[in-house]
Amino acid sequence: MSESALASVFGTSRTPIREALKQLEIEGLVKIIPRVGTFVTEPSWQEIVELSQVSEMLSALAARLVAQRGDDEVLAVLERNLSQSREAAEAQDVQRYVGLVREFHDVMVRGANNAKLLSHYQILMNQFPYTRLVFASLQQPDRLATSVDEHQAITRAIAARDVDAAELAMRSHSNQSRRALAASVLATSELSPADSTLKSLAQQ
Amino acid sequence: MSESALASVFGTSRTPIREALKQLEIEGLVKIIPRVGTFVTEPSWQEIVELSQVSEMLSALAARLVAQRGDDEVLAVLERNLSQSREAAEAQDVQRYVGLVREFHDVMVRGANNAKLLSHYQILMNQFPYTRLVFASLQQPDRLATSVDEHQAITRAIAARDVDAAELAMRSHSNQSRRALAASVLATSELSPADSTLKSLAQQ
DNA sequence: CCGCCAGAGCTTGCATGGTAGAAACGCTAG
DNA sequence: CTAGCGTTTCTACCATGCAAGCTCTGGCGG
Repeated sequence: MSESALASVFGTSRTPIREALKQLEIEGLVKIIPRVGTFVTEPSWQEIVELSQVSEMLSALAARLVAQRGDDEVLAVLERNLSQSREAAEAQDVQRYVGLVREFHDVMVRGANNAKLLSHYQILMNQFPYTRLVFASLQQPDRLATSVDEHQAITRAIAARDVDAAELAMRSHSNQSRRALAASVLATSELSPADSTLKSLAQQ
Repeated sequence: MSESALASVFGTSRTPIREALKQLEIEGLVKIIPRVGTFVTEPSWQEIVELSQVSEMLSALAARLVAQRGDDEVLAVLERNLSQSREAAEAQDVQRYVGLVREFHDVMVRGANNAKLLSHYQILMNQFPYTRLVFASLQQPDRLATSVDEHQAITRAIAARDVDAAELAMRSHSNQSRRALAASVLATSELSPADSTLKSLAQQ
């Protein structure tokens, strides 16, 4: 879709559209090819591996900072989310669980009280289809239950103000999720071209 | 300086200038206030703390990935940089050492072979006056020598393909640097308003 | 002397027209 | 039927003019 077309749709001129697209390009969501057009980018598996590696570190930092701050309010929200997640898991309500997972990480990153961390994390998250990937990873047997357990471990470490344990728990959780995702994708192999980079997901 | 003035300087129209400024705003280098003007942002101590926390994690990931890949070429560059750094440190050539430190981290992040990590790291680094801060941290007695030792520890861990050791060494280095910086700033107290956030630099 | 208000001079935001370049289509020649 | 070339049509790019809003200053009234 061209700038002019988007301008018509939004009832504005091309200039604000251009600026918005430019921003989206910087965030890695679209790719602008000069004199040709603007296209939404489908992240390759290589990119998904890269994104998951970076987001693991940022999540870990978030967990560490939340534990360090020890804000009771944040902790309360996390524990409420945890019990809701447990309900959803027992009811096998994957749809709802995916939403709660997103909220869990969102609360964590916001609770870290670090604006730079938040913005970089959000840019990362916008780049890969989070919901779809989490949904895929939850196709693994028992993943729902173990995922809840991992969230609980993180929350416990935070409640205990144990920064190292919080970070480790979060990183363990990221790794388990990544492995579950890789297993699901390899199993269904929906559109996987026997990509060697895919195995990097399962590695480590 | 206004858009029109910049346009005159660069001999172009306001449009490309606007786009460039917009990008710089997203990267956090300038702040655009609608109908008022565009201003370069001086990072507060709060922001420097935040930036250092995030960059510590990204550097740690870089070190881990470099160790994991075990690219001999990258390792060779690091070792060359290390010996040059030792020379500069022995000669008390702070100016040259600062440049080598920058190169060391640059090679590390590029050697990680992770495009997302690289771009986020660069955006972070552009936001705080790296050279000035490193220079300040090196004012601490013996910091030059210990800094070299820390770089050596990182390089050794990478040479041994020990991912955990590489990450730990890098994080330790980041923390030591941060502490040295805090000590220097508190000592000179050039423009520090007895800021409580400054102490967060020294913490942990 | 102090406070307030109006207006001029800035600023960025937005709309629009013309331009250069890339791609796709169709025609023509082999 | 196919390959190559020219033309048309699409795209993003850039320049420019106009509009809206903020700031600062000068003058006026209390």
